[in-house]
Amino acid sequence: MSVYREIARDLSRRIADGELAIGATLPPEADLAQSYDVARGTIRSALSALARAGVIVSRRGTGWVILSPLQDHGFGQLRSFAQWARSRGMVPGGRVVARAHGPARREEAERLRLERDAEVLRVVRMRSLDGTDVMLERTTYAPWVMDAVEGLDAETPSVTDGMDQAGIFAARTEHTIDAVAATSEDSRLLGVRRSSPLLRVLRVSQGRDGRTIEFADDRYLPGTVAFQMQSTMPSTPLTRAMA
Amino acid sequence: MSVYREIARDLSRRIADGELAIGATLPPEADLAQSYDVARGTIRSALSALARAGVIVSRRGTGWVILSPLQDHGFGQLRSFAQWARSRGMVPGGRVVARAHGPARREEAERLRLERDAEVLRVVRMRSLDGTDVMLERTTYAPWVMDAVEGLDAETPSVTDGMDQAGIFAARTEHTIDAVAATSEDSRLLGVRRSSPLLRVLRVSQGRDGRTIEFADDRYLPGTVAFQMQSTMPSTPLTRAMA
DNA sequence: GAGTGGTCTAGACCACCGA
DNA sequence: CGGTGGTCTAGACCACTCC
Repeated sequence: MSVYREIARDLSRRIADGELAIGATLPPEADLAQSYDVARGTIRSALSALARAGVIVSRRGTGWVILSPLQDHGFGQLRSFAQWARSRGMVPGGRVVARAHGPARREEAERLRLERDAEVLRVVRMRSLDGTDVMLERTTYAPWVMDAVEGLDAETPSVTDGMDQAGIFAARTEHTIDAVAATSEDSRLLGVRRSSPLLRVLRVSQGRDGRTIEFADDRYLPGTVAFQMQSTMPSTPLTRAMA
Repeated sequence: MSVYREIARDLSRRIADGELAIGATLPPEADLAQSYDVARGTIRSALSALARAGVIVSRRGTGWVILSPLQDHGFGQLRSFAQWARSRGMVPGGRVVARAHGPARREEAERLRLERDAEVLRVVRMRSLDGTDVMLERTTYAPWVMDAVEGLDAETPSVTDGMDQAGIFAARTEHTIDAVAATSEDSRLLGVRRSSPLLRVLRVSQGRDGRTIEFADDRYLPGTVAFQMQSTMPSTPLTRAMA
């Protein structure tokens, strides 16, 4: 573990413990550097990490103000349904409802950045938390990951874990969130009335090499799941604090 | 403008122009430092800013991979309804539907971190884009900002701008997003059928000094508005889990 | 082994804030 | 004015990836 992360964690703990109160100001960077016996740049790396997490903000000329204790993983850290569920102490489940190959439709081709008519894999999964169905996931996979997906157990609780093992990681995911009325298929599978409200998340993931991995349409039952996130407004230094 | 920001902007432009292609690797940091004639730390500040924006990711031992051109403001930069609307070329509007004082209810007191029964101000506003009503906003303001809010024009398109002028800025905002069915009041004001789906965003904002400013329940008509955001997964320096 | 990013040091100067 | 964070330099060593 790097030094600046340990310092960030320590400061975070001291805030959570109440030793450093919300609304109070942290000691000056120079003092922190001295008390942790590191260079000021290392302190700034730690502070930047906390600022990015929304724990503190800085004011030039004044100091670092404590805003909140460290949140548990919000949407920004969202990696997969299963990991998110586990981080909240729930047991994720999943089963494949349908699976089929076919040529990419226009929207799929655009979002996956593929040629029109390229062969893609479509999978519909029902996802559950603690045994209760909460989300219907319709995913379209790019050709280069089809094999890895088809090798997965139909009931695997975590598709992402399985793909990790195949060396496929999402480095970046774009989310678009809105609300939709349940279609008749949605209502049948999720067990709600037609037209009842669902929270929809459209996802597009890219791997570390920039290639698109998948495009998904996730529909959540309301009341079971809510997304949390936070934005820290201006004044957070855009930079890491490398000195 | 600082040097690293100019470099970040320049790299961003070169990516948007296609000079640096998606999926390609940036020149090594040492080379960039030499070509921009700055220290490596300055280059890293620029790269970190781009990484935070989801434009690039790094792989130790390999290099910086280009993932996407710079997005225009997503949810992470979301500051206010009006600013968000304007950034998309739309004209924001707003009118006060109801306004009343009263003692804080339990949920309000908790979220605003106030004493129970503290006097708060509640305002219901209808927000519009290009003249069309799209969102119903129910806000509860903390006592210390009530005066500033009451001084605002009932039809001001941007509440945030008005509060800025009063010296009240949100340094951090927490968002919780889900889908709900329209209540009868919602349906009457928004002109939709009862129980039709609405996208709900619960917001809590804090000022630079850590005090809570407001707590809001925003309900959007679906189809008019969607939230976009992106998460950059692991390996972005300084993002990593600390707890 | 060579090349990459990740971390850290020890300085320096500047812009901004409040007394 | 003195103290704060914001930026920048010029080094150094390490961990990782790929050949």
